[in-house]
Amino acid sequence: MESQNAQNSIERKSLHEELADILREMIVDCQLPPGERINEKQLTQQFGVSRTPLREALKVLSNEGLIQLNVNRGAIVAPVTLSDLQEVFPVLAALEGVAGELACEKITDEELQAIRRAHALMEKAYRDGDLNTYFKYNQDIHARILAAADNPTLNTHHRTLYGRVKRARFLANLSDERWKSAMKEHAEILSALDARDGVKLSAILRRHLAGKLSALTEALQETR
Amino acid sequence: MESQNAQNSIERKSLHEELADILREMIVDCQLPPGERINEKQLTQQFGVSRTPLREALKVLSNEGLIQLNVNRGAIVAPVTLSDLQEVFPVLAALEGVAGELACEKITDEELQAIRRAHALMEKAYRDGDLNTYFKYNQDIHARILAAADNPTLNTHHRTLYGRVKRARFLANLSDERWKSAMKEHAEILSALDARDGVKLSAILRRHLAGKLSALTEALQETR
DNA sequence: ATTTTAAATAATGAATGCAATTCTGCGCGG
DNA sequence: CCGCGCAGAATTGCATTCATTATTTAAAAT
Repeated sequence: MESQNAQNSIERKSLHEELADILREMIVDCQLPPGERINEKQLTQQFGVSRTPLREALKVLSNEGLIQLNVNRGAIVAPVTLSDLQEVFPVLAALEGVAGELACEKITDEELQAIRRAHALMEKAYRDGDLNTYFKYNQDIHARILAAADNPTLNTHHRTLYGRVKRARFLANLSDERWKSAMKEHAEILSALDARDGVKLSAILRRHLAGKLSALTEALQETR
Repeated sequence: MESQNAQNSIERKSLHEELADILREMIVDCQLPPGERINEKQLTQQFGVSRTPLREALKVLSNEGLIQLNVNRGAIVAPVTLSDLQEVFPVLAALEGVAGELACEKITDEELQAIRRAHALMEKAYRDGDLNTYFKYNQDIHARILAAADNPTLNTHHRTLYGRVKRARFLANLSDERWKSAMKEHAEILSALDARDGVKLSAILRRHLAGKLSALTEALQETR
């Protein structure tokens, strides 16, 4: 599942970096829900650190768009708005698109095999109607394509942007028809990968993400 | 020329943000050359601030890939390596590609007119053999396409990545033939914009950036 | 003379302190 | 009843201080 982030004790991590990692995950998982006030003192006590490294981490997260810093007024977890999603998705799609192209050039048989396995498990989850498991393997596949592209910069930017929209899945549930067409698209993704057809894969991925966005848009406007 | 960054006293900027802006510019302009050691004390004296906000700014710049932080060993301005360029350019191309698509949907006649003017000035600089002016208007055009795309997230990510590769222009000089074909591509860019043909513009821009990269690669390998 | 080791010096990482701003709650007046 | 103002508390932004880790310098040993 997790493939990047492989720096095992060769180089230490500074405190602010660890804090940023922890907070990033908490935000993306909605443990810190969008809009939530961030209290420095509370967090320093929770993590047993002083304010300095925590604040450094907050600056970084703000730069990534995960929190909003207001001078003299503290920080809040960045809200997830529809316009936010509409802003981020096209960029994310472009990144996944190029990831697909690069992946087709570079992917190894082992990596492809791993994706096939994840795809099979995802299909099973779909048949079982197990949304969480589906989501897990879905994300896994996308992460593996990114990893196969073997471009740390691409990976980093993708992760940042994905962090901003991943939280949207808590806001609206997937319609049956959207789920179905997503599965269909994933079948195409796999076959394009199989054929190492980068142009095709890129196009599918971009369409796939556009589909995700319009499904989210629709769902969010309904709940409003 | 400068279009973004318009926050006039409505919301103050914190010190670390100002410092990050200043340092970012210094790095991108090679006033702080790649590989240069960053001495905190010296910078605090230079800017008349304490270490705290400076260090916050450094964390942010590190997150952007403009400097390298080594725990307990300070920071250096990130070097510009060939592999760095090869890593960044495909991502940059993808972003400019989607910027082109969005720009074709949204661009106003005024914005297009401004690009035409910049294009004309760039052509003049080309005929005059004035590389600096050429570079200025070239960058201006790309910035205007980004601005026309009207997507702050896209803009931010593009700026970050561009900051990492802009410095490469100090490393290798443009060959005549590359310059010529870049001009040709720019003519195509303008005509695609004119026709509001997003798909075409996207393709040209991606090819344009790929051309830039291969020219840089070639030039850098020669000087090596 | 070259390498090793030890002391001193400098630089960084993180905690603490202080001033300034914002938030809160309560009394007062309209 | 609601808005207004003000004192106190809380919170933040930045500076300073302390502790730890690198780096340099110089002496000692081979």
